[in-house]
Amino acid sequence: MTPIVESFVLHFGEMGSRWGFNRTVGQMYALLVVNKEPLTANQLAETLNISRGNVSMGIKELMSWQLINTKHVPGDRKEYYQALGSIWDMAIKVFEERRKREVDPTLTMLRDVLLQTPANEQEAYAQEKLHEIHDLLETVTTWSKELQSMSPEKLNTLMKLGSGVGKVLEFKDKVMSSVNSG
Amino acid sequence: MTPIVESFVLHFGEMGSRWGFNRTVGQMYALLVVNKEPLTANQLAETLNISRGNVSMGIKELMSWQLINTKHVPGDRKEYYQALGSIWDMAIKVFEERRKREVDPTLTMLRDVLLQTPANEQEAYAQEKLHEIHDLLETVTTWSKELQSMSPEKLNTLMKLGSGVGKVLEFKDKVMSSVNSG
DNA sequence: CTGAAGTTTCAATATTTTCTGAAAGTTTAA
DNA sequence: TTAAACTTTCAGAAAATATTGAAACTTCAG
Repeated sequence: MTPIVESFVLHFGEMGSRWGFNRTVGQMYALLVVNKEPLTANQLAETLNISRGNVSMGIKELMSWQLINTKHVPGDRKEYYQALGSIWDMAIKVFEERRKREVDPTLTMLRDVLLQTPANEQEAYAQEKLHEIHDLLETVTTWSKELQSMSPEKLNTLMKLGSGVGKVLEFKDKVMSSVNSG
Repeated sequence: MTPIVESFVLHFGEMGSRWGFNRTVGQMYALLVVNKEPLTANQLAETLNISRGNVSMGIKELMSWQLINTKHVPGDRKEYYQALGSIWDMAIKVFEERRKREVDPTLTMLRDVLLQTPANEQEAYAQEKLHEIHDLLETVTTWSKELQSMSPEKLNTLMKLGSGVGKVLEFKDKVMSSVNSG
């Protein structure tokens, strides 16, 4: 590993735990991202100085995140792995996967709890709060799903617009209301 | 704890680790959110069956996330704790804090690495990828900061608009270009 | 079939993180 | 001051998580 690659790989390993996967999975992913050529499981193990078994589990994990692909080289029995398409694709995958793991279970739980009848004043207050949390999470989830279905270019336009989006919204409201009233 | 509160608290404890804090911190926070009245550290420890020391550390953590407030009751020496303002405020705080912990350090590292001169073909490819990641993270960071500065109502309008925002963007482009050319 | 080349599994071990509780620290009323 | 009421700290114990490596499994060419 060259120094540039090494610092990236090590950093990604450390951050890994914050991003929802462990150190070695983070390192493996980082290495695959910056390598033009796909790598074998053994190459990963050797380069990162981790056991072959650990690599096997890490691959399973990255596959479940749909962040890597297998690639077969004709005449070679080994499996080669490479990071998914573009950086945007990867970001969207990570975002989506985290939503599934971090938000969806909570939404399910909240829906269940909100079906129950509050037994007293205190529970009524609690349920009110849970209702607010539920609505917020649902709005955010729906929104993020819709954003994900937009093309990267459009998303980019939207983001670059930044808070200017507020202006556009006001503008739209004005036009809409003048159309409605006129 | 009533059953409704208990299931919420336990769930939040389990999810806690995915949200960036540990089980007991998650439980403490959940309990404070659904309690109208502020609670003392001892009440938290007793209700959740955890040690007083653990509560003290958890409070420190929640304070650093700016998710709870202290409240003083006149004539009482104990400190009372309560969850911050609205659910929106809390969501924005969590989002912001996570960005600081999960994205900012990576951006810093990427900036450093991008200053270096690639030593060979392979490093050039790696740097190219790192550049893409950097730009993406920067765009997202800037955007999320700008969104945070918008009022909850406006944010809500924007989210409820969903992917319809694409339509509004097209519309804006059309108007802009006709203004420019006309 | 057979065995070489490769992959996965999982019990045991190592590492990291969390939690406890006693001791030290702080604040305040008298 | 003093001491009671309360909070924080932190070393060690407990729990959770990650890692290894040897054995089991799979696949395929001959």
